[in-house]
Amino acid sequence: MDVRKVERISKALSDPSRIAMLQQLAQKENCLYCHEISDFVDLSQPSISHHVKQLSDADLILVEKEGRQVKYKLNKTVLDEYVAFLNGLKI
Amino acid sequence: MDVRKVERISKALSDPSRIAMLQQLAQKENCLYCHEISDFVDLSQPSISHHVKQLSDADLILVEKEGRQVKYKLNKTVLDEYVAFLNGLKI
DNA sequence: CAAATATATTGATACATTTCAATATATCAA
DNA sequence: TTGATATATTGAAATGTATCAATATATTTG
Repeated sequence: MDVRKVERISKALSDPSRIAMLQQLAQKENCLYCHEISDFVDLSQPSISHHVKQLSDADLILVEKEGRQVKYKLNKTVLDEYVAFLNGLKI
Repeated sequence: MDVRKVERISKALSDPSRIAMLQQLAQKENCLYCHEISDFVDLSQPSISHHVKQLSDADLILVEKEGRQVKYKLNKTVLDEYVAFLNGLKI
């Protein structure tokens, strides 16, 4: 994983709302719907959309459209690659 | 590890100069001197000092004074806790 | 103690990010 | 096809971060 990618992922992870989204994603067994986000994030709809975009631009989440709804899943592959990079800093 | 801490660590990791510092730290077998940073980061002395502070405020590096020099080491414990948090997002 | 060296802090400017209201798009349902 | 619902985009204001020149502090050396 190159530095640009690490930078983008780290930036995506550096916001409490976005961290909460990923935590809820884990809680909900890796299937979170967009409309559920306002239950635990107290922000306007455009702001939520903005945060989701940061996560998906960083490839931390996978986005699926289901009719007019949007569903998210964690991208475990990318998270693993990020973790591998971090572990690589340890010697 | 709480969300605030995750946020701060992620923010510290979201800059190319700071990532480079951690990579060099690994390259140099976990012992980097402050004055060595200007060899691979093309920024003014105050900017370098600012970036080092971000890393140490996030507890990602341990700071030791050696006379008038300052030496850095990776804080493996904190990095491991951060990685553990990230892995915890995977269910 | 004075000069030199290493790093930190301050203050100002430039740049990036967050936020929301307004608006746009896309899909479903009647 | 019209109205309703879900999400995205735009544009602007507020806030936060990065950068550097100038200056401060701390340590060593003469």
